[in-house]
Amino acid sequence: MKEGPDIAFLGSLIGDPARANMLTALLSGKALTASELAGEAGITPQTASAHLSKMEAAGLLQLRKQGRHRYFALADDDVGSLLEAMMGFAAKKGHLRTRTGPKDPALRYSRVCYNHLAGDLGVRMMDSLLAKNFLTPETEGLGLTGDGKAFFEEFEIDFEPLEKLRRPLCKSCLDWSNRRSHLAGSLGNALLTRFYDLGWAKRVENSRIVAFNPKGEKAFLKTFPV
Amino acid sequence: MKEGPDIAFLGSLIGDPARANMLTALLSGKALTASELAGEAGITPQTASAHLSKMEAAGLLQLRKQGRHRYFALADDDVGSLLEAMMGFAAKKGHLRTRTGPKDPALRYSRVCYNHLAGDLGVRMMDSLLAKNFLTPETEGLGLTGDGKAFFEEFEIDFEPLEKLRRPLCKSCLDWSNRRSHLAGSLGNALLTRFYDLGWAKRVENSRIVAFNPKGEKAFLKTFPV
DNA sequence: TTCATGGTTCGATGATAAGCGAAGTATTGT
DNA sequence: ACAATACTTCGCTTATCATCGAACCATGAA
Repeated sequence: MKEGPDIAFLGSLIGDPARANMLTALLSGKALTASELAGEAGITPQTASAHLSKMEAAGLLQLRKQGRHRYFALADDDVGSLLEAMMGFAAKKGHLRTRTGPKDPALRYSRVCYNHLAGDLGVRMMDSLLAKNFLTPETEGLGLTGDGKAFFEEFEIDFEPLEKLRRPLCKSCLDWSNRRSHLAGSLGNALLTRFYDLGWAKRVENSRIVAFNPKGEKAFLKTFPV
Repeated sequence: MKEGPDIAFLGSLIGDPARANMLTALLSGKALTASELAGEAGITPQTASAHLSKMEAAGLLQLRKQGRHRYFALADDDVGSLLEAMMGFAAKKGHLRTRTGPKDPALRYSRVCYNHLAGDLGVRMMDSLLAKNFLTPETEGLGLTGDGKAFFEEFEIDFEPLEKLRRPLCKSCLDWSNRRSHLAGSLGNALLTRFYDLGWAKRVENSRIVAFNPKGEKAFLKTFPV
């Protein structure tokens, strides 16, 4: 209770890439589970757990236990404002990052975020779906259009089981690797498993990387043009 | 030019104790030389140099070369505001620091800051001088009272050479180890050398630590009571 | 010129902490 | 009861980066 400047502590807390990714993901205002945040940051749950408890102890995060889930959210508006301020400042100065984010650059290209596709490909898919008007931004989350439903049925997504779930069908999720949104929710989940089933891609063992094979990648790019 | 969240970079920049100390020292608005900042942070000039160039490259600091000195100041008001915001936030949350500041805990007790006494003892001296009305806070810096002048002459400080110098006589200097001010300026300098001459203390080789011997410390505490 | 001072660059060392695997604790579902 | 899921704790490895010593450059003083 006696010591150097506390802004150093605060800065170092935000200064870690993994933590910063989680924080920016939480800037949406939603509460996310520990595993979701781990996915968002591209790290394993254990590591995420350590980060999260640190941030909670520091008063940056607020924890709500619910069943076997632990939902984390920004502690209060002050945290959000501070993060916004820092982002604004960084943007103004046009900081070119040098430090490497989490591990693998392949993670930036395509990875799982919890249970759906994230990374460059995830963002591309989202952009494509929005551009073709298959999805529309709505007040709370995302909406599925008629054309969209047709498109996904053509793609052999089975909507029946999805609609029974309590989880929202479409949800947008901020991507740490390029600060844009990709598709989450049960639809995002279903699409990813469909990619697996089609043999386009598969999970790399012990990693969040989603490895597309050459023809899978080609097909993907054709299916979701920019 | 493609990467993770820039707030991580910014945070890590501010997150280092040494850099944070320099930044808070610069919050006074004054421009300080590289060596002064090194003293302020309790690190060697080489290390400070590395930190300073990093911060300048990141757009946090502004550099003005003048003769063989390099004066650093906060780049603009935005930097100041951001630091203020972070300090306010940290204060509100009452962060208790865990990370150790620069090296040695003895540094926190008494060390040289450029050419004058800093650390707990430096702050104590300043407090004492203010309480006894030997120094007074003025609009720009510190003022020496009549009583003060008498006191220092009693203490055998020779004012003649000091008044010829271009450097200000009294100057307050923010102390990183406890966020309070100590006495800088040529008077601060003169006092420190007087302590050496009196045999109260001496510099530890290759360190910024000012080691008081037992009787020197006792005399010091008596001379500058709280 | 020579010396001193303010700063920087380089190389090596060391401490801190991020990350993961493996094993453990809860809680929910069947 | 059993199994599966969500998350944590522990121990270890690895990388990063702050720090310092030593040597080097530049400016100013004698």
